[in-house]
Amino acid sequence: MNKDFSKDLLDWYDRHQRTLPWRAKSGVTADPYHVWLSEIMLQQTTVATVKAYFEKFLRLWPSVENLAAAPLDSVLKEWAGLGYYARARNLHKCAGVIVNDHNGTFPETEAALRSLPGIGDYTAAAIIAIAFNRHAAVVDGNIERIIARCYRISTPLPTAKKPIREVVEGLTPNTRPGDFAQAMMDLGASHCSPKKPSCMLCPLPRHCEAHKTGDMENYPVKAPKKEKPTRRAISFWLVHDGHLLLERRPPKGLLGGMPGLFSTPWVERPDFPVKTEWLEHTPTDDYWKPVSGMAKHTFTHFHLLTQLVTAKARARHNVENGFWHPIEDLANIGLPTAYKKIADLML
DNA sequence: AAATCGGGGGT
DNA sequence: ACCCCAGATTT
Repeated sequence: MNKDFSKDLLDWYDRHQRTLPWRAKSGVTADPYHVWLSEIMLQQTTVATVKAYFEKFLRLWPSVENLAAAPLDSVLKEWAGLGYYARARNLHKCAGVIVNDHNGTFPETEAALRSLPGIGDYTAAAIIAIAFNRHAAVVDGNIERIIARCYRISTPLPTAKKPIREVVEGLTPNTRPGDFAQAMMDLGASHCSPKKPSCMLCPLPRHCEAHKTGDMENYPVKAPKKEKPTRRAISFWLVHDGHLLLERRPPKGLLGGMPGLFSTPWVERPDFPVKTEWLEHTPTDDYWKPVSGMAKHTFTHFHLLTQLVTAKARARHNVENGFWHPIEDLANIGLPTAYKKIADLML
């Protein structure tokens, strides 16, 4: 029965697999560096978004040695817009460990991979299966959904993660574990979609209990999510001689290590700070005036509403964690999207 | 176990 | 507006 599941899936995969920049052609051994880089980028990120970033990174840093030798700031700059910037910091750190402690080659056990920065349960299993073609239980969001449907698992996620993993462990074949994982993900990205799955095109209908009972859309069951509060802030657009004052954010936490505009603290409150409040947070003592409009951005766990005020500086003052940057080069600095939206109020 | 951590694309 | 996405790490 398990063999039928993987056989039906792999037969479908051999006919319908997608061509992706990081996917080795059939018969060709995958490059662990390519697999690792793509898996980090694909964490909580869609294939369509990752493609251009993956190709740019390989062009700039064709090997793990090149990536390890690059300054962290240039890695963050090229990562800008992809989100979850801890991934970029861990990517760079991991490259250093691979080069310095592992002679530039990737470990070939899940436990050793799992101990590297930025590599968790999913990514370790994916590298073992896809890059080394060895048996590993690969479980991502797609696979959770497929398994939850096939077995009508009523336990909500994330509690259901462990039982799902055990099912995948048993279904994964020893012959083509990497293709099995990628086939599952292709299936989840196509027919077995979260809403309105196309069961008539699915290769596994006879293995799927939810299809038989017709309640596919009820799976996977998920724990309720809490609502996002709204934070508000005033950002500062300070200019001197064609240069704009930016800050380098602290190396950890939200947008860690990324450039941004100075602003009042992002505080959960019903109204914007009034002038007497935000004046206390300006980076310099100048004549400020408001800019019309408001920037809206949604992070993982809160909404941010920002208004902008502007001033002409008397000089390029030294400001702690601040640096002056040519305004015409703003598009090339690697500004996170949240700040791009704020800057757009000015441009 | 719960919270933190981005941003885009589909519906 | 809400959901989801080839999740990991910290609290």
